[in-house]
Amino acid sequence: MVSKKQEEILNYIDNTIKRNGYSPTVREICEAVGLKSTSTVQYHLKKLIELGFLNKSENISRSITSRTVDSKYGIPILGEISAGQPLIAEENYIGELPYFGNKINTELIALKISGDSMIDAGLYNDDLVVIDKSLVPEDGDIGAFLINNTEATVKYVDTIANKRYLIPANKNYSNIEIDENISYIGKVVSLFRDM
Amino acid sequence: MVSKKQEEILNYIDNTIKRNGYSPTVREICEAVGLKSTSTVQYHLKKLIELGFLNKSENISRSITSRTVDSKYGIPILGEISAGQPLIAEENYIGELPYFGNKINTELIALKISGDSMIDAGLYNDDLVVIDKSLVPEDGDIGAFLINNTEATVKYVDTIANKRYLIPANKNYSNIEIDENISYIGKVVSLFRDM
DNA sequence: TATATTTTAGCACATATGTTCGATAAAATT
DNA sequence: AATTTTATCGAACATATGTGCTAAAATATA
Repeated sequence: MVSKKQEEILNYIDNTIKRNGYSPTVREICEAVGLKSTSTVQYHLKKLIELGFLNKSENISRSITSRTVDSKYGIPILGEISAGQPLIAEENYIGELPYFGNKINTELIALKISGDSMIDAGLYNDDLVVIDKSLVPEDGDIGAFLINNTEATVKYVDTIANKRYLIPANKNYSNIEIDENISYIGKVVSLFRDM
Repeated sequence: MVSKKQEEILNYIDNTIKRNGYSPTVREICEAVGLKSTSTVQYHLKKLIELGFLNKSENISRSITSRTVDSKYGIPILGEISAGQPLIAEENYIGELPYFGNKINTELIALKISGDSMIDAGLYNDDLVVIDKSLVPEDGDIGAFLINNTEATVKYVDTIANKRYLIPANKNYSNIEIDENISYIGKVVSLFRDM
């Protein structure tokens, strides 16, 4: 799919963006990867863009952006989920968590953990969990759920005697059976704690 | 110090970088902030660079980078600490954690937690902890320490009966008295977990 | 071996873009 | 009021940079 040369180009672009903060020109790439014609670079760039690795604006210098580097597209951090409001409503937005990691094409949001119901899973009060909305929480996963379209909660999911439950990781709390008032938001994929 | 116009320019640059992934040209700034001469923009850019808000390479298009946006300076993730090697030696480097947060001018590194000695503090095996080397771990803090100049460990620090100890957050492990073989690396300031 | 497909080169063109210089205007200081 | 500092303009210049076109070489495929 991606040729040796294309990978080389990709790496050079990534490293340049990381080092300089802006992308190289076609000619710079040309020289860096040992090609003698700018049009050869254009050829490879076109391929890499088609494959989704790169992006670029036409006729604009140094406009290459790379998927594999800094997607500095932050993950919206949501606070209280208001009833009725769509999940990513302005009202809920309380900040932004820079995206790190290499999951592309996923819908990520971050929620702040409130309470200690998941403390035995290492999720503490005020921790930020990153939720991938494109993943359905399976049995054994930690997922984010919306109760009565109002309250967001993070819990384990599992099936016990043919019924599915939200299961806290703290003996002081009890399981909640999943019914029509509970919908999933997504799967918890990472955690960030500021100390 | 920074004039209204300069602030306007700064904002425009920041927003453009955030939105497009690359900085605007002098002419684009010119139009965006309602100026009619590119040299006026140059004039302001020079000021903003002197003040440390911006950076740019000469004669290179779209090379403006902004301090206030994406510090894409990653935090080096260190694996095993080799004896004798300086802490940030290439050998130890196993990756990079994008910097998020607003602490500037600090020396940050990330270490991977190995084992369960801090599990009751919510630090799990394979978690990444970010360490600020410019902060000395005080009593009650979680700090990173170097034992015999070889092995890195993360523990609570505290003083018990006039002696200082590294204290695990797990009853199965015992306290370690701090002696001359133990030096601190820094204070643990945040945690990242991939699930 | 003949035929496609992929990769590379060379060159020329148009324009995007940073830079410089001199002049003018506005605001702040003396 | 005179002088300095700050901000703006206009125009011209040099070159940095994206793009298009054609052909050749290398590689894969039938």
